[in-house]
Amino acid sequence: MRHDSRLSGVLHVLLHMLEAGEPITSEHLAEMMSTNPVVVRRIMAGLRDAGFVHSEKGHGGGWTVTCDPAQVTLDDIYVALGSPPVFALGHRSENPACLVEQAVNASLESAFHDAEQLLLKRLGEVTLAALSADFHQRYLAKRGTKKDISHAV
Amino acid sequence: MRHDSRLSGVLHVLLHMLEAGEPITSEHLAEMMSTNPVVVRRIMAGLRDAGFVHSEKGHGGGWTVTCDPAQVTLDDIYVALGSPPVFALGHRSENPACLVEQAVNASLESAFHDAEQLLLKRLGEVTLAALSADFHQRYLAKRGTKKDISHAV
DNA sequence: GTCTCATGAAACAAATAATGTTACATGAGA
DNA sequence: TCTCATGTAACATTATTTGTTTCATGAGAC
Repeated sequence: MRHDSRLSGVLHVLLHMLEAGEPITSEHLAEMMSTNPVVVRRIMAGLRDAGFVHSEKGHGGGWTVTCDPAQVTLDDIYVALGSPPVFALGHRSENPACLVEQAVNASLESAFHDAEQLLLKRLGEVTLAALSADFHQRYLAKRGTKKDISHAV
Repeated sequence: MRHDSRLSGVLHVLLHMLEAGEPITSEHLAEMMSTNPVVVRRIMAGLRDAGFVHSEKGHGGGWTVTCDPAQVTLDDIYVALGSPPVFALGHRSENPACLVEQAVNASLESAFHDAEQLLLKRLGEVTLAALSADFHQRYLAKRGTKKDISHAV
């Protein structure tokens, strides 16, 4: 696989859950993400442990959002996923004896650190509510021109 | 493999090449990077095409730096490598029909774009000469306390 | 001229990580 | 008690980076 798409996927279904207002099963969420229910449970496990969502077994069970969308940011979701590595680029050797490589690593480290800080800062500025609002704006813009949004929200 | 470490590796050997002042063979460079000569040639191919280094066949052949280290930045090297993907995180679907996912992608895209811009800007601020200077500083700091740097520069 | 050293490049193998899949246990409600 | 749905472990698949083998080519030494 190319890259980690869990953050993208989980945000997608989180917004759908907010729209639904009732529990959605892993199977239904999996359809939205074009994947497997087990993958959904695996991804959602972190959010459940963080208290952002709740899962219920049995009839009428499934997943519901249990946090205030206006208080939870994309960074919070990222952390709930276990703060996966951001970069596809890295050092060849973590603790090199060679001073040349130490200098190279230090310089790269600094640049990558700053970029990561900015990324997380940006993610921390966007709440789930803001994302949802953006979606509603897109929805209104399309209303009338296209029939509906996908997944039958 | 964990991540793309070509940038880290190639910067490492570039600095060694600057120190050496004479052609270094792929085999020797491979030793420094703890890898295979073929891997070295593969990585260096981009830099050669960009005109940053030159390769010579036969006896006394090998690789030499043909650019002004004070004029070439880490970003230039990154581009010469083919501008490999920076992030390990990505979208689940590139062109989703779902408006929710479009909103999610747009928001993430924005954050990641800004972070990448910052990263490349930082890399563009560091020249090979600056990296080399940093190494020499480290070398002087260690001088006397340790016997020598690695790879017998 | 021939031999050796070195790069150039293609083809293939190994290692790694994300994702997909199967299987079974557990608990909630009809 | 039966069905639905999650929880989890184990294994398969796929993509990508890196490592390896192999052969061709050219430059210099002898």
